[in-house]
Amino acid sequence: MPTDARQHRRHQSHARILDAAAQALLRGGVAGVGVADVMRQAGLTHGGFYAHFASREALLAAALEHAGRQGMERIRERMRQRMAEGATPLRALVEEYLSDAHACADGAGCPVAALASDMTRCADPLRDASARSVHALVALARQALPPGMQSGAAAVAAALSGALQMARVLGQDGGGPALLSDCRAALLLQYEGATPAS
Amino acid sequence: MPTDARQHRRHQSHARILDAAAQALLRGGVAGVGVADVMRQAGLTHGGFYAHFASREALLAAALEHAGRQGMERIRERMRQRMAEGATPLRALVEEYLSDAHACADGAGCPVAALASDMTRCADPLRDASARSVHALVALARQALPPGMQSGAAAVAAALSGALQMARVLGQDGGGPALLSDCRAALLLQYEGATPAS
DNA sequence: TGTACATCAGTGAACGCGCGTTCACTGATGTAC
DNA sequence: TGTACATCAGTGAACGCGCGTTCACTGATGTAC
Repeated sequence: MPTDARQHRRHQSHARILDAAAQALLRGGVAGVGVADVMRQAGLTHGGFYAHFASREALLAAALEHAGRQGMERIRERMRQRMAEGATPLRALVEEYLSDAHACADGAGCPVAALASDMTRCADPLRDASARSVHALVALARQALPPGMQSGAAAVAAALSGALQMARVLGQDGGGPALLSDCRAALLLQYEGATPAS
Repeated sequence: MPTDARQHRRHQSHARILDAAAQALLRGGVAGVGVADVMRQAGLTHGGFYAHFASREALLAAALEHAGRQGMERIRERMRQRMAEGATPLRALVEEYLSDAHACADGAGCPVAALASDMTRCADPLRDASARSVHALVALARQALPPGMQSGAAAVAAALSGALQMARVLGQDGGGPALLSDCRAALLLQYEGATPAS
């Protein structure tokens, strides 16, 4: 029977592997997750991997789930900060999600924006986690929209994710920040009739 | 000096390889393009590949460029059809881009939606072609928007691409079509104050 | 308390497969005389 | 017109590398007596 200390150590290793994998996934997509790399990042050697996960595929599924929960939670938390400073829920969402910081977030941030085209192609266990992330993003938009406008939730979620991706493609020096700024303004204008602060 | 017939044959092979690669790229992303597969699809064997392209990387750049032109042209053409049937430019764009057929298009369709997260990560020659595709999509939205609303072009382009991706993640039976329908309605309502036909 | 043994998380060498790339060769097509 | 030669698009075997996966082993930690 394993003892508490051993279980604890094992559990900590598991968590480090999962964190490293989620980060690699957000940074490099499905193809960017290598077993050896992830284990090195977690401070271990590759051989021990299969004591923690049945396969690379199983790791990917767990990492996507993890990245989904973590990414959404982080966005919600930062929205709360902005709302505490007086922003409406929608403004908080739009200005947080479409912030330059989120566009530059490497190995963190919204998994839908980071992985949407990968999600389109992957097999069942990954698809389920992907769909949950998409639903979570739509739900976030629905909660943030003013009463009576909730039917626009899917369109807002789509615009957020799409805009972040496009800004990342254009890059810091290729018009990314300008595109984000345009999108923030358009979304706030449409749903609140207001112009953004920044 | 190569003769016309030889040049012609060579050029046709080149075109078949490029077509096959663009299709594989849209279908499977950057990781889904294999030299041997593409050559087989083009009716050739893998060994001859390097007489046509310097490397897989060079093929990817050319294929992305090709997919970009081809995909955008196809959308513009179908928009013209819809406009000939009486649709406004924006309605034509929204209902064509967010059609169930486009969501199901396998190996065809808009490269931004198909490859956005891949585009985010790839190196210089691919990034240039990626950025051109993004700009083309924004330009398409700008042309389709009613006069005076062109500042919303980036947001519309982002919503289109994002919605198509999200619908593909949810899948045919997981709410994809419903999400597309929601997004069509929201976009038309916002920019034309109208409800969609379908 | 101390000693012998059991457990087990983690190590690192090795295997096998897929895939991009190379290269000597083939055979059909065109040119020279 | 017919024959010998040159060209070159395409073939297919082989190479090397990266990476997921396996496995015999290690060494630290805990248990039995």
